[in-house]
Amino acid sequence: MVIKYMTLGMSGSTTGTCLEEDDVDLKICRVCMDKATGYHFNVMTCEGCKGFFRRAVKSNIRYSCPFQNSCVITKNSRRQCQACRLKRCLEIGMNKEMIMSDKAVEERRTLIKKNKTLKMTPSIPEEPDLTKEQEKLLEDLLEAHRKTFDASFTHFTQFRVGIVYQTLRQGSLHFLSQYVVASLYTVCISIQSTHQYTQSSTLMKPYPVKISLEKDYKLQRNFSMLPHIADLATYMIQGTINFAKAIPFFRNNSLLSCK
Amino acid sequence: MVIKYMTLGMSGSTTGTCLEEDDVDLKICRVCMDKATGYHFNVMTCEGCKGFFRRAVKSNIRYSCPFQNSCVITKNSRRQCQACRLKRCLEIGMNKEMIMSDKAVEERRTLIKKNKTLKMTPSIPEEPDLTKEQEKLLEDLLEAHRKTFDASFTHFTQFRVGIVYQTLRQGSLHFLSQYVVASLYTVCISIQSTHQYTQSSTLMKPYPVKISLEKDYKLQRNFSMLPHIADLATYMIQGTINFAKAIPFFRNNSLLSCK
DNA sequence: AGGAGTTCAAGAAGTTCA
DNA sequence: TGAACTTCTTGAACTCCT
Ligand SMILES: [Zn+2]
Ligand SMILES: [Zn+2]
Ligand SMILES: [Zn+2]
Ligand SMILES: [Zn+2]
Repeated sequence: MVIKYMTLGMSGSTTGTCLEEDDVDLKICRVCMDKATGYHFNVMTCEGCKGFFRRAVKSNIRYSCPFQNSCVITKNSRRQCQACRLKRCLEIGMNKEMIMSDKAVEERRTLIKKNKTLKMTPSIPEEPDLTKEQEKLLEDLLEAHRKTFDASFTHFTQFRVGIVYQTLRQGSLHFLSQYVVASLYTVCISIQSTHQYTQSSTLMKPYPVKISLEKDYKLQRNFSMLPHIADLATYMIQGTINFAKAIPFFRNNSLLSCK
Repeated sequence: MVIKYMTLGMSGSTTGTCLEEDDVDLKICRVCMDKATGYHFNVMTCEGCKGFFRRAVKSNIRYSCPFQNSCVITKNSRRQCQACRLKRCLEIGMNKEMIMSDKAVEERRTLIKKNKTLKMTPSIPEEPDLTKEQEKLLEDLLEAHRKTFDASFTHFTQFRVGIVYQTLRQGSLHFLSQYVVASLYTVCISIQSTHQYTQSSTLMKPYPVKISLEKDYKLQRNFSMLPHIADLATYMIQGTINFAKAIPFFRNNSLLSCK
């Protein structure tokens, strides 16, 4: 940087070139004079001041200047006084409102995670060959499935969870619901193995380009859902029954005693 | 950085020395010539002078030189005269203000303690107050829950999944079962928000230290699971019924027509 | 391309303890 | 006292959505 300025001063002063100079001017951090990397929270700043501003505002800590509250902020001094650095950030117009809220950040992270999962493109199975009746039944089942378990599976989000923790003896740790954590873990594994399956299995052939009718797409998709629906139904029914059976109250009243 | 470049330009041009020398130069304690470990209170110093400066300033003791107030400070002599060592520290620019105030240190300690607590203990809800019968029922429910939904939720891993894909028109991508992906997505959200809830809610008080009996731990844990179990049971039963109702075959046979 | 957030190794405070 | 260690802070480089 030093060299660059000197060069400019020696060779460029008479010509009064504009673009270069303006660029250099515009590319200076309004907070600390370091090299700026663009507009951050509404002001041209460097990466350092960008990160500092976000952290300072989000942490919500009230800094206090150990000097006279009038520190000059430069590339080299900016680290010495957080209070004055933040003050300067605000003075030149950096906008708190442009920092994403925790909620917004959470949504963003979720979106990215979802997109990543979706990008892992699986292949498509063979086209099944069904009778009219079978196709109708298939439609019925899929429709029932859709009605019962909405696409975003919102039921799960509404589950309240318990807090399961271990004693201090067992490692000085308390834990969130083991159950929920375990289920996340397992669902993750499930999805990953499913990915592997659909991506590597020789049974899963790439979708034939020649098949392009809307109806064929739909049929294939529906058909592939059948095993899943069957598993889910089995699980739901058996789970309900088993749970009830395991409660002494129900056992004693022999409502379910047919074994 | 600027200073470094200038130094290089002035002294290094003739010798053509390399990085080694600069590094060594920069890594010398400006107070005592010992090996420096970085910038401390604004000046490149060794660990010894760093610690000495903090202690000397914080203790607020007025040292006095037993000699002529002009001791030469070196790695070996630095311990002989605290007065001249401190004087030298200040002369070369070590900054008192960069020593954290007692208040700041206290806040820092508190913060660290809090962080540690949060890390280890997501915090625990209030202890419920139950009758013997209620405790028994609680045990029954928990036991039933454990028997029905094993901890690792292995049922879910065994679900087969359908393949749902979009047309090439919609982005040249094929997709795995929307259902499974969505459920992962949603379970993730659920868990994350649960974390936030237990970490930030004022309703969740730190676990009282005085409660240390095994029984109390167990009771609290069990109690906290109740809402979750209730949700799960409701979901399972309603899900089964709704699914069946949504299938024309069952509807037509009016087995479930009691609405 | 622009500008949000994210990552993580390096830096610099304090803390420990022989 | 000071070597070794812990913890939080920085900011360059990077990812991701628009
Ligand atoms: Zn800056
Ligand atoms: Zn200041
Ligand atoms: Zn020293
Ligand atoms: Zn002296």
